[in-house]
Amino acid sequence: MPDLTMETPIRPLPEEPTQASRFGKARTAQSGALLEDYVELISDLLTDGGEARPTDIARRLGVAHATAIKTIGRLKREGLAVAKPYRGVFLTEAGESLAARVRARHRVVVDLLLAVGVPFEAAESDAEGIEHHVSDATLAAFARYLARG
Amino acid sequence: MPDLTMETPIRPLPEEPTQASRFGKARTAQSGALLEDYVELISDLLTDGGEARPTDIARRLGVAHATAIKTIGRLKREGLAVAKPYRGVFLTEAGESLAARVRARHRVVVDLLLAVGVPFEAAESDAEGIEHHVSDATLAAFARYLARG
DNA sequence: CTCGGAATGTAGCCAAGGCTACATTCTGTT
DNA sequence: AACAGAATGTAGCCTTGGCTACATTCCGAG
Repeated sequence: MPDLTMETPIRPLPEEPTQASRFGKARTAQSGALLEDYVELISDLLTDGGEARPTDIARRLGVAHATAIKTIGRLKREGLAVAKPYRGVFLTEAGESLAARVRARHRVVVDLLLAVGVPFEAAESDAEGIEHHVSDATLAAFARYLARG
Repeated sequence: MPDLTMETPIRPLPEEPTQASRFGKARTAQSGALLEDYVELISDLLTDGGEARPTDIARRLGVAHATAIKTIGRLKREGLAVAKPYRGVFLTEAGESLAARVRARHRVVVDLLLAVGVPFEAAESDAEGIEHHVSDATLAAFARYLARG
């Protein structure tokens, strides 16, 4: 599991074991995607509602509550979240900062899609999957493109 | 497992069980990604080399040969490939047509990335992950954008 | 023709992410 | 205060996609 708690860029992945092709990269990057989604969502729920309850998280992600709770456990293990039984979920410093970076990236991806003419619905929907595969170089290019207008 | 053998668009996914949000969609789409990669690669190997051997596939995908062989088994179960022991892998009609669609989509995604200023290396690399999350609507928008120049 | 190394295949293990079923705790209404 | 129903948590199972270790088959040099 990549160490998602790092600062700086959004993709703090450890080196690929060897010369694994670009396929391997895409696959490895996939690992952190779920955690990123959870952290982003929890941050959203906390911001506009004050609390993040497992049931809400599960409903929003379209999974069973048990699945959400299990993943929240992983979040805790990874040092991204804290939660006492029956008391809701909160983010650590690391979790907050990851959430911020994920959110920023999400916005750039959606804006880029819209800018090239993707319909709003599709842009929002596809961005959710795409964003986890956007490298820093690509993200920077997107930002430049948007800045140019 | 989505039925990847269908014709028409590139995303022949069965309906989501309920109102699962866009997160769920992204997750579900993920299922077929690996098979798409395999089929695309096998098609490539067959085209410029005449044969697709498990070891080559494994090396190109950066996985152990056992993993490749296991996945080839899935390809067979899904009706996308055929293979007799020690005789290499071949694609069925369905496999070929999926490969063609995947390849076409890959090209559009890479071209779009390049068009907005993503460096070549990053474009090729990120496209591998991104392409599996590009809906038909988004793909069409990409094509339009590229056509406009 | 045979024999050794490479390729292929099999078995069994692991973690992630999903589920259902069941147990426990909380909480809002009476 | 008590209880019913909702929320939360636990247990156990499944599939995917990885891996290593071992077994088998193929094939090219001698």
